[in-house]
Amino acid sequence: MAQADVAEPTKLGRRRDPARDEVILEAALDELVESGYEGMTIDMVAARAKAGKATVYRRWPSKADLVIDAVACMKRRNLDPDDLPDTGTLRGDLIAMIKPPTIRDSERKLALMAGIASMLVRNPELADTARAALIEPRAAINRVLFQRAIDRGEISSSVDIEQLSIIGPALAAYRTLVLHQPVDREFLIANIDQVILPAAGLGVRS
Amino acid sequence: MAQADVAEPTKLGRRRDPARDEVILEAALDELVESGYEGMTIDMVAARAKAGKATVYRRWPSKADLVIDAVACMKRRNLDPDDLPDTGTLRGDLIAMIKPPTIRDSERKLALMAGIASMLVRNPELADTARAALIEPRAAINRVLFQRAIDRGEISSSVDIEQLSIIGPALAAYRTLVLHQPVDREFLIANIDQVILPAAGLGVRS
DNA sequence: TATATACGGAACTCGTGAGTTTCGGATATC
DNA sequence: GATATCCGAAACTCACGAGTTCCGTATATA
Repeated sequence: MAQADVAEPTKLGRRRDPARDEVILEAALDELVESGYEGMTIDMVAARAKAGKATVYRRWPSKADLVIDAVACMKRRNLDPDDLPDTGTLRGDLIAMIKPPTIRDSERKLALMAGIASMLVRNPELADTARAALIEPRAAINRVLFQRAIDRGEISSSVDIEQLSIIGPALAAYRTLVLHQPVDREFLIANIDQVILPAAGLGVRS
Repeated sequence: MAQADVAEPTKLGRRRDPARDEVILEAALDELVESGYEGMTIDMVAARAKAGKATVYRRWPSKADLVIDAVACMKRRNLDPDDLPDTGTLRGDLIAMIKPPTIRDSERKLALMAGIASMLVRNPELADTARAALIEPRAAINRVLFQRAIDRGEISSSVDIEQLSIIGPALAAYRTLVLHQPVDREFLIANIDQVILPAAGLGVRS
């Protein structure tokens, strides 16, 4: 979608190093997380990547294209929904997803979403990319967990999996971005026990 | 917090018209909703308010101060938590809150939040103002509704009111800003029946 | 009516960031 | 070793927006 590239030449010369792409995209992501779309400058991205500004523009035609590629490359970091630990219970599976690396990754994603939020309305391609790279992978994991619970007869097959899959991400995003409070283990467990499981029909009567 | 103002002079002249403040703040809000913080320009605000740029700067010392005042003035639009219709049941109270004007107001608030999202990290005063003017009033309403349900013995007094009050706003914000899907009556009722009421201990077993 | 002030509008300064160009040096291909 | 290409760095152009100043006009007070 971005890379301005060319037909294979017949001969000669030093080749463009694809590894630099990764470094630059990573620098762009750091800038987006720290400063947001409008706060990020190409000069700062280049400096952080120890690259020249011209090198950046040799690889992406504009700032918008660089940002789209940077957001898109977050997709590779997600774990495979077909390869999740199975604890035997829905609650166990949900709790098993709470790990410090996962929380940190989630915080980074949310800061990134906040940084590009005002662009999402005006740049549909960026909006689609962000959903595909940041939102959908986590929802896919939740869908698998809830489908398992249905398959093993733990919860009713009439629940709305799509709705259930979204509760956790929505509460975490709201707490971080709007309330500006930390998303820690305690908060996540409270969400599971007091909101998600009751919504799945596994109420723990008090 | 913003208004750059003065001691009372001894005599003379045309007075500054306070009604123009409202027009300018409203224009600023419209711009924030449509274009976000960085997309909004003082020229566009002035033009929309049919005012001169100098008039804007006569009343607010900077763009940041104007924006803070604009966000803050949204607080006046909220209905009083002490003056809510009482339908006699929690579900009835929650459903009664679903009205087209309320939905439209909520959409406007969310678009405003998206527009200033990237600023919230870097401008704590704006962040506090936004929470007080946009988030807290709605949470206050929900707290009243859940407290009533506790008082009438409809739900357990051991529920976490703060957590319950946040579920609705969080799901609506996520659906609008992240998923980019419409928040309509059907969606809100599904949230109430399948998430909020179960979390309150009022499960409707299927 | 005289005067001080606020007004809308326009011209202005000034800083900043996107995108371009240039250049000396490094490096892989031939 | 000759050459074509990529590199980092820096200087450059250009557009745009924040904030200021000025001016002719309108209006409320005295």
